[in-house]
Amino acid sequence: MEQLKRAKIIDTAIVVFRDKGYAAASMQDIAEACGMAKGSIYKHFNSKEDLFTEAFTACHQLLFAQAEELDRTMSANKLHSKERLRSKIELLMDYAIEYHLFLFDFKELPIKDNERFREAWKNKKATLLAWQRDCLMEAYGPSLQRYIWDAVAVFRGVLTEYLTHANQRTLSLSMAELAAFIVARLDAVVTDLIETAPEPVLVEANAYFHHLNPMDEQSRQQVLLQLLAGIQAFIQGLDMAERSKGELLEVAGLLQTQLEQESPNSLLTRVYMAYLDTQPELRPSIRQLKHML
Amino acid sequence: MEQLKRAKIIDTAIVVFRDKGYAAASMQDIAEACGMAKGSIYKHFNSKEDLFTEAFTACHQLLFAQAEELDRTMSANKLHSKERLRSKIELLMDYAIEYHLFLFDFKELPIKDNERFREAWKNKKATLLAWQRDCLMEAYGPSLQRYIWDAVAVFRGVLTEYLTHANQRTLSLSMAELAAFIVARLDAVVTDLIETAPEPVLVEANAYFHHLNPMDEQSRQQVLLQLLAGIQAFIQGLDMAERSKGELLEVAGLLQTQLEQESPNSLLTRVYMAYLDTQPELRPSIRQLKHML
DNA sequence: GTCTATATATCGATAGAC
DNA sequence: GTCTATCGATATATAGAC
Repeated sequence: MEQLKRAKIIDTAIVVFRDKGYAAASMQDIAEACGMAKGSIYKHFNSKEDLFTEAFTACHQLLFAQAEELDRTMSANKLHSKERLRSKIELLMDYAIEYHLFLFDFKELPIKDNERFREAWKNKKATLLAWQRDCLMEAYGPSLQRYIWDAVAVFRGVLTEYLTHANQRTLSLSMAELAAFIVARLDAVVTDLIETAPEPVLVEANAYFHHLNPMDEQSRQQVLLQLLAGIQAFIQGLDMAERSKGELLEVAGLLQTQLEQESPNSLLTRVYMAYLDTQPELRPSIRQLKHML
Repeated sequence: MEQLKRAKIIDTAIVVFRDKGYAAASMQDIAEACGMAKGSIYKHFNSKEDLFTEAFTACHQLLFAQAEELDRTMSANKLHSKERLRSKIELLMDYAIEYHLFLFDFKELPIKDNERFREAWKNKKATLLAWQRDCLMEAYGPSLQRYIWDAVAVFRGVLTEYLTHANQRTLSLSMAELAAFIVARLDAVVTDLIETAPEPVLVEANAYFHHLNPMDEQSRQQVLLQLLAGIQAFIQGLDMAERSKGELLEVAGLLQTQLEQESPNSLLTRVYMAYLDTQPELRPSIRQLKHML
């Protein structure tokens, strides 16, 4: 009985949060929608943040339950792999249209620093990524292995963009047709990736484990140094006086020695970057570096 | 002198909003960052919402100014069309990394219903879409005409997804390299679209009309009325008391007469929609209507 | 015009009666 | 467990001295 009431509050909260957003939805609103008093909600949930987190989790569990069921029915029917992919995309789209607040990334969310919520969020995002990875791997086979995370990225991006249009009801297509269109575009990208064989941009560690665990200090340092190495190579290729170029490389080298240390001197790091920043061609890369620090 | 102080406040506000988000950034924070008292800010801006709107606008003007300058320098250098595209994407990426709060779509924003802000937002989104359309048309030529909005959608989606990774500090590529990667993927999609010649999903009116293009005012109204007609048919099919149904239809009729006018009464339109919104089955459709207005 | 001090409102959370 | 009533904190916005 108590569990039933809990579930009812969560179901109501999902709808209210979905329609008004986190900040605009007050506990008063949710209580009224439940036909209860605000104080009663707090007997079941310790805080608004907890309630949102649980609503968020419950909403995702619904999606994955549906996905598993779809998988079972399709295994029975022995559909073509591309048709299976299309069906799964359609499922994801239907879900995303109904609960898009919970699916897309949060930006302006007051509780994005809440420990428990972040945990739930990362968990769900990792599960979603893994599911999408499996869908694509199943559809395209092991030849996609090397580019799987780039393919997932392209797929996710394209899907999200079209869903935005669908959400604005500016599309006259059904989700089934739209899913087929997206699969066809994805085919082109995957074929091209495998044929032209460029260097992948995303690798396992980048795309995936970041959502399970925050990047550890060591791999973070490694990414920083890789970027700096790119900047140094870029300086080498610049068309300018050898002397100025030498100075830039010298400062870049100093910056490198700082970043290689366990705890770099913050002031010196900023000083070196400020100097490199005076070279207009380097500004974007330096800003990127700053962003990572 | 007064204009200078105003500009200083806006510049400061851009940084504070960018770093803390809208809700978490208080007027106190902005005032302190300006070295002024909170009350003084209100001599220049009537509200926090106004200030945010102006900061948002100023930030985008910066982007478009840079884009125009890039266009001029590149016209002088006579670069290859693909290289021009790559440069523009790189510019957009650099900007997006620095001000991504202002570039990506807002979801959880307390002022997303603010009239003036929505106006500014639509305006800037329309300008951005037009710019991206022009970039792609210039790069791929008139053979892309039929698929231009689908190409823009794929481009935007892929760009956003990779920028998310870049924002999470998990990429060691420079933006220049990333831009080149995206252009290569876009090439594959565009080539495939033109070769296989499927039916386009997005057409001019879909992709563009609701982002404030005065030329499309008429077709915008038409789509609105189409949606309303669908809602009226939906009400007819509802399983409920005839009397309530009649009332809903009556209000829907009133809404229709408003929307048929050249400049509908904003308040009345909202009042009618608010009433229809009380009927749970109509909520999704009413949300669509609100989106389109 | 700029500051200090304050009014006003909202909302999350809690206490206590039943 | 549910309700009513209220606290406490925060933040927008304003009033009034200088």
